[in-house]
Amino acid sequence: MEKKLSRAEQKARRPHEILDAAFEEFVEKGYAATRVEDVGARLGVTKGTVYLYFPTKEALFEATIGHVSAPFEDVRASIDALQGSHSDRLRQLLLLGYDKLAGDRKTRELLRLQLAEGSRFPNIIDRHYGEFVAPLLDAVRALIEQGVASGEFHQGAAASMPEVVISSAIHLTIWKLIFADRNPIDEATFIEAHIDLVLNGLLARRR
Amino acid sequence: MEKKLSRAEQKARRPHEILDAAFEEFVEKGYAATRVEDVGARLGVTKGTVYLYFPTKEALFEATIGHVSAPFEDVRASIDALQGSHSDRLRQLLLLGYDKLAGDRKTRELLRLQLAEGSRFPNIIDRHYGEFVAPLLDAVRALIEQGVASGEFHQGAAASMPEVVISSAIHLTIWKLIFADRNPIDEATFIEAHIDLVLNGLLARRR
DNA sequence: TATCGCTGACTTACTAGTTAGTCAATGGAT
DNA sequence: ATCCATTGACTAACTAGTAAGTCAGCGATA
Repeated sequence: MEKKLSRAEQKARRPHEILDAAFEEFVEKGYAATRVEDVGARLGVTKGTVYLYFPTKEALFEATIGHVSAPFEDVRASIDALQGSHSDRLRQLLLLGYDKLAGDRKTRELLRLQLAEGSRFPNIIDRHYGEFVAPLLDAVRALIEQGVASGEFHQGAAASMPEVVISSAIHLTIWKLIFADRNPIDEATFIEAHIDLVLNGLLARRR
Repeated sequence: MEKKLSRAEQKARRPHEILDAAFEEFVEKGYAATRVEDVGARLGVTKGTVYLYFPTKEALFEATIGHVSAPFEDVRASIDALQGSHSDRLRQLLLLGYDKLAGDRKTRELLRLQLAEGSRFPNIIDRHYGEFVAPLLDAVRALIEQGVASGEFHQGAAASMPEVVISSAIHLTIWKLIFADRNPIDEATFIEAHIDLVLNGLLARRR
């Protein structure tokens, strides 16, 4: 039990603690229904303390979104490091996507907050698009174009629209957000089916 | 200008008018931030009038969700009426899905409300699953199974997971909800790419 | 004129944001 | 090592504003 934190240490931790608590509250109640006092209460601290670190509830919300969006910077590097045939790399890319998006509760709930509050906080949408969505789509597009150039992938409409290749990962994320544990899906089977569909399609192969 | 409505006619219309107005307000502001007074104001009527028809704000919200979910009953019939090869019918089914889900603003915004408020109104989720999601998935699954049985579709993991076949429609819907008109997608190309991917996959066909 | 859909002022309850005051940690002096 | 003046993170009680829900009365309709 390390109840012994110096003042400086405690002060340095506060903003992080507050943002973590705020994220949980905003996820659970939404922006409007969240009370700043309840955010503080999660830390055993009063509303006044929260207002020492964040000037308004809006600023707290935007900082909270930035706080959980931060750990995305490594995704781009992971994508460039993939090895193997284009099919292999695409498979790995999709698995990575499931891990970071559908598999990570914080990322999932971030998507919920974007949908729920995005129209009132447009800048969180724009930031997320520039920092996460656009680079990811560019990486998928580049990978598919390489596969087409090498002859491994066929030249079809799907090759120019990377969204349709990754969209099942979005679907699973939304499913988990809406149904939580009420209508669970077998995720391993789902992911396998997705990869099978992306690579092979539905039509029987002629020989 | 038909300002001449009898009292009985006006009274019969009121609940519908209120629900239409409430839907717009809830979509724009979310449940918590919506003011009952503003719902009334859309009709040029005061808060008191709204409370003559709905006992609480919560009841108004649940009735609003039920109001916009209502017109789904015909979807099932449309699916059963499809004609042609299994590929043709699947294509028509997907086009129908885009039309009813991504293409219809009310349905799209209903999805947003489910995501945003579902955790505080669980029954709207359960109703929607039973009345819309489950029947749709069953129809897609049945169609794919018939295609596999006939030899037109190959027997793969995707055949048992109808979600991965329709998920691009969900993706486009989410995209439109989040980015509205800031990052528009060419929808015709998107849908074409989706159908191409579902039928052919990415791998080049051997000859 | 009797009815009744509607009004709008009112009550009640709640919350964002403020600020004067508290007290425990700190660190220099002895 | 001990004392103690100072700091500053935090609190608690406050203001000001807002919104849900109520109801006595109004006035157009039939």
